[in-house]
Amino acid sequence: MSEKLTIGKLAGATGTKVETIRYYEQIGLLPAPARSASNYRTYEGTHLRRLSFIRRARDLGFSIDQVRELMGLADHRDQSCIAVDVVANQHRDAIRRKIADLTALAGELDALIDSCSRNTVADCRIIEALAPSA
Amino acid sequence: MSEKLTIGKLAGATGTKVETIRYYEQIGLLPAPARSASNYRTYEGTHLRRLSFIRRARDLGFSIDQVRELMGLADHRDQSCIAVDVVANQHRDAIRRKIADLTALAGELDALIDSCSRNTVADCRIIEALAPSA
DNA sequence: TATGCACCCTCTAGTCGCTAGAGGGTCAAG
DNA sequence: CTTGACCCTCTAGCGACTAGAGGGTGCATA
Repeated sequence: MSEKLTIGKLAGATGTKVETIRYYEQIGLLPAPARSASNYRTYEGTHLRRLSFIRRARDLGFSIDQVRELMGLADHRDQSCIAVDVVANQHRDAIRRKIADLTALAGELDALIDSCSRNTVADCRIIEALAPSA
Repeated sequence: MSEKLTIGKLAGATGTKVETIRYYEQIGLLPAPARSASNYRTYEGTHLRRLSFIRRARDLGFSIDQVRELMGLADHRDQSCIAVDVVANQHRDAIRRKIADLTALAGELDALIDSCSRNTVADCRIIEALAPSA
């Protein structure tokens, strides 16, 4: 049905910027489409589906390399999806670790901010905490 | 006492890489030290204190620009430290927002991973969830 | 004294995932 | 036939480093 999209239409349909699409083509994430007589990129349904996949995975925080891996796995429909599960789990674990790190950080900052007497810089506990004990 | 550090000693003392110290000098975050006859950087106590401040602030997740701002504020010891408080608060809030974003993401990934039947890719819910509904 | 090795120097380019800009060409509506 | 929105390529920039090439220096040891 809806074949032959310009890069702008594809961008609109997937919530991606035009420049980003060209970038994905450049790094080999999205296959290069055919060109019109005037050298415009002409995308098909396959591109739309592939880019949607990419966007969704990126929105979930997967790296470009992970997206590449997931797409490679998705293309072998007869194989086990345990490898897919592994990638997703690794990513989820990395996010959980990052959350833990940031939570610890926020706690430290809370303590720092609470200790601020809001007087002069000379006796500011925040500056003091950042400076060495000397 | 312990004056005249080579870049390597300073790196060791602050837990910073040598290249990073040179980078901080290049971007004007750490003042350029004197040079020895053989063109080696020779650091003093002031550099050690300043770099320690930078490291601590960076470890707490402040951006280079924020570190620059904090150091500028710290240098005016007679002024109010409310500006310091503001920078710290902005940063803390940004971190809290990032934690919220990542938590939502981790939840989505949990749901995705739970739905995986661990069969073939063809009926893998993870791939399905990434692909468009078509 | 020679040699080796750890350290230092500068300069450049790479990382990640885009984003922005210059300097053009194309297409469709009014 | 002009205007404005779109398209093209190529290059450089972001943040915060990191890595490498290609060279010089300083000290200990054989």
